[in-house]
Amino acid sequence: MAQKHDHSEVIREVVSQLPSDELLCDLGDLFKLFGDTTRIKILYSLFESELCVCAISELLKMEQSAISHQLKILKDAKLVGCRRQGRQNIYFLADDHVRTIIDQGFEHLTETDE
Amino acid sequence: MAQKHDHSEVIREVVSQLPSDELLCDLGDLFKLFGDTTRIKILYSLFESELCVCAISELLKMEQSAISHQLKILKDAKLVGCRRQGRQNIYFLADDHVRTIIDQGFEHLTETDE
DNA sequence: TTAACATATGAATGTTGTATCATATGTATG
DNA sequence: CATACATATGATACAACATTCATATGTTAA
Repeated sequence: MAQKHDHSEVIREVVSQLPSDELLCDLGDLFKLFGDTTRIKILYSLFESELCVCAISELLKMEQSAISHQLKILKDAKLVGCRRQGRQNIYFLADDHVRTIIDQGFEHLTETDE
Repeated sequence: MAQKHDHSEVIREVVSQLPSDELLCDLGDLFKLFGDTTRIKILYSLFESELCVCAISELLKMEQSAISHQLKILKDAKLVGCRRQGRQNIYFLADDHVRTIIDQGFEHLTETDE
């Protein structure tokens, strides 16, 4: 027996337009990367200049270990790259898309002055 | 005593370019909203049509309560709006910026075919 | 006004994720 | 090669968050 309101039609149509579950998960995972203040700060810093771990650590006044862990996450996700220079590891933005996405969020905040 | 490598200059410059801590936190909080598969799915569904809680629940095959909780989060963040219609609550996208941000992430995924 | 429908919400639970601590690895320099 | 420097990493502890369950609130219809 059908309920009072039957949504099956709308549902079928919406479902047909929905991207695959895998893609939706990937999308969530991507945004999750930007959903942490520390990582946002790191990325923002890298907008200005490539930096070694030590510099980021001093810059954000956080433990070197915490920064290293976050950099690993960003590197695994290929949002940042890394090269050796002497005994330092220099990190840099791997992708200009990162800037675009963050800027987009920035605009949303300023425009809606939330 | 200075260490081998002194970063103070770069640091000072980067710091001067960094947005306020508050803004960076807000930015993180904003992206956090997109960093959950359920919420992404809800938002994506609302791209297609405004929907009542019940429909979203059926659509995503998730409990009504879980959907309600997530909708509350999205509503508090003003990403979706809501209106009464009979005994249903119809939710809809409150802001086209949402679409832009998600599309941006989508592009990143497809372009880098991560 | 009682019953069924639609949604919201508080509490509890389980999971995820971040920072810390301790320590290992890698590199340069004396 | 021993030491200091620079970073990475595993384990732990803790905090944040999502889902579930039970139930409350609100709405319509008989």
